[in-house]
Amino acid sequence: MDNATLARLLDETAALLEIDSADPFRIRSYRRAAEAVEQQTQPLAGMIDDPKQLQTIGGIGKGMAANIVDLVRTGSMPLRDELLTKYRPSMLELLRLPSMGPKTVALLWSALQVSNIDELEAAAKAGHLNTLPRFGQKQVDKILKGIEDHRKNTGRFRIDVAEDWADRIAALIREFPGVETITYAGSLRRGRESVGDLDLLVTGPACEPAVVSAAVEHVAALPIISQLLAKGQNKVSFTLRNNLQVDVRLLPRASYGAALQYFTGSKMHNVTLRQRAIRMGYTLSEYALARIEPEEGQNPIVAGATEDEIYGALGMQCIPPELRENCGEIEAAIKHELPSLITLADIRGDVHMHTVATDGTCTIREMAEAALARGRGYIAITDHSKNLAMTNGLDDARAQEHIRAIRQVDAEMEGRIRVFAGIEVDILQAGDLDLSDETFAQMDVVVASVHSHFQLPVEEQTERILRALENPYLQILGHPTGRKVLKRDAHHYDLHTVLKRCVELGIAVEHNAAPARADLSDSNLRLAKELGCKISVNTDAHAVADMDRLRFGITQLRRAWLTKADVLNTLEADAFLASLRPRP
DNA sequence: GCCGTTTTCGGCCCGACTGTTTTCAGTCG
Repeated sequence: MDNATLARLLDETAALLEIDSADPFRIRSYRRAAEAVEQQTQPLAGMIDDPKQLQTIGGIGKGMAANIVDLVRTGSMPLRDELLTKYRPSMLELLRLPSMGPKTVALLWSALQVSNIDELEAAAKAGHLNTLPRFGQKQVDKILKGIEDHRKNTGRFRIDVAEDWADRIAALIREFPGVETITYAGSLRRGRESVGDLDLLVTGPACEPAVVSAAVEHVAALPIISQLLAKGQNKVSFTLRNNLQVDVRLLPRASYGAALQYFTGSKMHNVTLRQRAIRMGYTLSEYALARIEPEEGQNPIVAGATEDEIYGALGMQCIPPELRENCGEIEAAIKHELPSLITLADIRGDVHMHTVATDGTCTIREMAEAALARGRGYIAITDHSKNLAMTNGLDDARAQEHIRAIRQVDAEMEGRIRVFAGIEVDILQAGDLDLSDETFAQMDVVVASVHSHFQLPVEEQTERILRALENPYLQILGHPTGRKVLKRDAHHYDLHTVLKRCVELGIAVEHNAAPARADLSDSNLRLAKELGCKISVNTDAHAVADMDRLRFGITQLRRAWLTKADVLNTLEADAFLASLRPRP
């Protein structure tokens, strides 16, 4: 059983406990444990013979360790089994509907034996819901609308898509006079690969309490709104036509930092931070950090205008948003030991991209110029080899011709940017690398990617990859820490084994900067770092514009606590080539 | 169920909005 499954089962148990009206603190323990499990880089299933080892993880004590042992051994645990005799697993899906919380789900079950979405819809349409306490027609309509939306769109939004929408909304809000600053908070600011909703924080003279209502009205009337969900004194919530939910908050300058801190989250990060505040005699809210018991004539407000101020008053470094996941960043910030995270400006080269020779849409020269314009010092053109036939992959003859064309452009650029010749070969498709040694020998950079085009057992896929790694020309393993394999095809090969072999052979692993649809790669990146892998972040650009997504890749590296020193292509061109695996 | 600068019990984060209330429970972030 992998960590993601363990985490899901613990989280489900928490939800069932909620429906069961259990002790809220016990529920929180299960939630905390689920998050802790998800963030582990080592598979917990391998630790069950030594529960003491499990207990070294924060949030996992004696009881939770026993639960994990049970889950791994039997696939379930006593508490979960007991809850499932009282409730149905499908009720967890109900919790995802808007305005449906544990109390309502429990009520629906006890009063109407409603346990899933279809039954809920039927009950609503039959008018049964109106017989329940606190259920008016408005509530029923809301639920029916919620069901409809849920069926239309259940997923999260990719970070680049979400950011696009945020930009458009921000531009509309900015038309209102007196709006000065708009910041994206929430998971978008933390750089999650996917976000569930948008949190926009707005400030400026128009947001001061005396005048804010006009600005609120402006936001609530934006033409982009599909459905207005809520409108308060300084908050507007709405959905877009694509069902993306947007929360806009308009705040005075004085509390902007506190609000930004608060709405950036994550939730668990905030909880831990507030616990610290209380121990120090403060209380932290979205309005300010304040003294709990101010002395006579003392201003209770300690900080609020900036995040720096707030973290500073709590005796710690200001924590970069990407790290705020309650996985050790608070302890590190207290000791002033936060790493100096990698930034976009640290990246010197991009060594995975395609041209019109295979499935790209731009020429070598266009890619070189575009990379130069973005401040890169070198690139590698790595078109596909012939086994990826649908991309018009290169055979030996075309590959060699392509190398000559690349050398030509390199010369034309006159040293303003270096253009290296490379190739991307597909390990699983080939089972081996499919060009001649002679061709490989002429390449500057050889990237091998794991495209899982067909379904093989985990063992066999892993075996094939390990075999391919033995090819002495292979220098960078593409896609091992990105989504392509690890989320959609989560179990298609044994990452741990493959990464370890890469370290032994000196093969770097690639973090693909293309924004993914899922949200798993930071723990795999941490694993790669822990194992001592060399890491290269590349855009896999198929067009000039794709190069801009490097910043999304950097965000993921930051989430994994990586520094400049952890990433190979922060080096200058010569040093980069020298640090690749030496070839025969 | 976890945890410890008040340590092995007694705590555990905070506020806004909605709907259906005639004083608040539930949901949400």
